[in-house]
Amino acid sequence: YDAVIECFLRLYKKGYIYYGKRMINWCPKDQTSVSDLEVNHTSVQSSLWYIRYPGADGGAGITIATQRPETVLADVAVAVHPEDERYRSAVGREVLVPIVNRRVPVIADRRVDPAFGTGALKITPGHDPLDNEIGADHKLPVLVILDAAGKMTADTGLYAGMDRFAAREAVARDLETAGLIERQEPYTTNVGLCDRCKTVLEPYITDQWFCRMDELTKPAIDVVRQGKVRFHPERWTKVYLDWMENIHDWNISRRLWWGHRIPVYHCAGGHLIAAREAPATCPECGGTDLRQEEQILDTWFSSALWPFATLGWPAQTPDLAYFYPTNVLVTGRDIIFLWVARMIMFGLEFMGDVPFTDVYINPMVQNLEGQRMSKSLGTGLDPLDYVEQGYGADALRYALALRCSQGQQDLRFGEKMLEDVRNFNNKIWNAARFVRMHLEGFDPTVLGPAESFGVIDRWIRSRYGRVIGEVTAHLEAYDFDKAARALYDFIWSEYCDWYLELAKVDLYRQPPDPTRRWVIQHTLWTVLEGTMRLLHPVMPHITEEIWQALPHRGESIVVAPWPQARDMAIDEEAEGQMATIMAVVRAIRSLRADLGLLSAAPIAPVLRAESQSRALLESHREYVVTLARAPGLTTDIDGIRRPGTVGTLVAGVEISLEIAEADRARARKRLAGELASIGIDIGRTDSRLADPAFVTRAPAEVVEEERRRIGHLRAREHALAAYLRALA
RNA sequence: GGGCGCUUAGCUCAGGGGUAGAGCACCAUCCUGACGCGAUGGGGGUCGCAGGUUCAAAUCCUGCAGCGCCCACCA
Repeated sequence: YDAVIECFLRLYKKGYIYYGKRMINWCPKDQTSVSDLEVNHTSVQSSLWYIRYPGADGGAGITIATQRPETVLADVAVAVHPEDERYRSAVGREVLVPIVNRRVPVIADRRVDPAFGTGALKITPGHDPLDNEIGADHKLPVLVILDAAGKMTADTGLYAGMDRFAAREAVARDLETAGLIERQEPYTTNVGLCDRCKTVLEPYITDQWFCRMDELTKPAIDVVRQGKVRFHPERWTKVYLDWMENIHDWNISRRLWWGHRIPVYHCAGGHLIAAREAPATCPECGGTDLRQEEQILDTWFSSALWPFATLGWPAQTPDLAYFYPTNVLVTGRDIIFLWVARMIMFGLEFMGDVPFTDVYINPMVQNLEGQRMSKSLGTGLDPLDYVEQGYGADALRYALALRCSQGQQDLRFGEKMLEDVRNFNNKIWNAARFVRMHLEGFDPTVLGPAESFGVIDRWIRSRYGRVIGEVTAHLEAYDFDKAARALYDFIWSEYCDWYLELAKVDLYRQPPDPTRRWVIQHTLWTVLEGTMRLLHPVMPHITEEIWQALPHRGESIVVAPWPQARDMAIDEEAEGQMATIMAVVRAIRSLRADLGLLSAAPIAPVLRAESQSRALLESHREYVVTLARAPGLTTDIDGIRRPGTVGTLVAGVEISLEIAEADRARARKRLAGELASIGIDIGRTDSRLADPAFVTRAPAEVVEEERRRIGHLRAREHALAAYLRALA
């Protein structure tokens, strides 16, 4: 409260706040003003009435077009464009306003669009913003025929007390009877609805408080132009600047019950005194008849102070000194003007500095049908419902992070997405359980046997190092979805699907190998512990829980240091070797599945590769055997391409498998299918290599890559064809 | 009337000049000592439409259409 009053008084003192009768958006139901930003424009079917205004002295009249016949009663002029030939002679003469038979002048004004309707506009300064301006410029009187509730005033005779819409019909009918309606045509128009109660708003003149925007916007525009405040995604910068550059003064008074009452006192002598406490007498006239302004401040006026008022302002607190300016504001696009812009203006005005340096605009959450969340539509989603349904706060947070890509302005959300994440949660939890189970006797602070990481360990460490870099970069770029996705893929598809399975080979080895065991433990722990720290911002609870159960340093994962990519070197060699191992495992699995062999069937694939790969596969035989479930695996090349075998070629490794007579048909089918797809591929890409333009104009490395690719395909085609012949 | 976003597999979405990806759903198999909220293998898309640029376009450019949003005092 102190902050709000202080802020108002300072602005008042600087002359930024002024008071007076102004035309504003008025809600006849709530009986308050509504700022331009809180008006919802919707188009409605209405009519356009063409009404004839007879010449005052019996001369030719003028026909105007209007959507609001009831306001005819408040007309004070008819306006035409100064260069409109049709009405040249009419300007300066007078016409009679129908029904009330008031003589009003025909004036000329450039703001009249000659192309609309008849080119003649009735001027009603009491009930239309444009008319109000034109009326003021032409020094025309302001007549008012509607009261605050939207009913016809007492001096409207027959119409007194009628609701504005009933009056519209009544007046139109009476004009019709009088023969003054030339025609009535259907018309689609825009009306403003009250954001709060959906009532059609009325342009209305009342006592209002305004805040001047000219001086406040200048610095607020500059800081954004200069990049001192940045929007993410960047395109919102333009939206912000466009609004700021075309801003109108801010109507800050409301006639509602709940809010900060404007700290200004009206003296019976007509003076205004802005003060924190009620003064005893008026400083100007000494009068003692003082009463405080009844109106309250727009809620966004106080919200604008949020970045510093919450830190203790106007007191100079340690929090204020330490935290202001803050760095990131995360919010929705719907309040860029209402809130963000005003925080920037007030921050600069009262603190002399920006309130934050970065504004992250998140997508708006919708339901799966693309409807906005809304209480009245029943499309609202209550986060707590999902939490209580057992998905957990982590799942909700992570699911939202996963889907808040920067390009999107909306985010469709459904329960399925929570299921996906819940499953991921479960996966992490169980992986952690597995690791903990095998961490018995492991102490990361005690040096183990000489660090002799194998290919599989070097591979996962290298991959982990890359993930640290990726996640860090994504978070810094506000790409929360990419960060979340990178972790999802790494944890599930690499750490769990591959490393954990490979680790089992060493952990369950008989007799045990203490060195390998230590290396595996160390690696499992290193990667899991670090991954939890990376995941923590988007999954705070489960990561803390797991982290606490692992050997660690420090009290809480919240304050644990962020993993550094430089601590985990990229190992291209191990990644390349692991790629070969993985390709071979996958190929064997695929062969077996396509041949319909049960996993219990003891298969004995034979591998052929050049010496380097062969040595790699031989030294990692156990891993391949276990993951591919191929106990009889050999590298005895005599078994290659023999009659009655099926095979394939991946990553330079040929895999051959002897099959039973009964499986030959399926084997032939598989080979034929693969050959067909290779044929399509070569056919398509061959033409590329055959195209001289491609070979000469495309970058050498692209051409080289293409040659390599075709080479591999040819080799594979050759091998597959040989197997197919052997099976014929 | 201006401005912005979106349009890619049944669904929700990534990708963003070198010949299409994920999750879910679907099909088949497994049931293995972290996890069936699981594992393995697979099927599925002329990347909204029409032009243009380029050796090469889902990707860049120009139009158009549909959906959505935001600004705006044409009665």
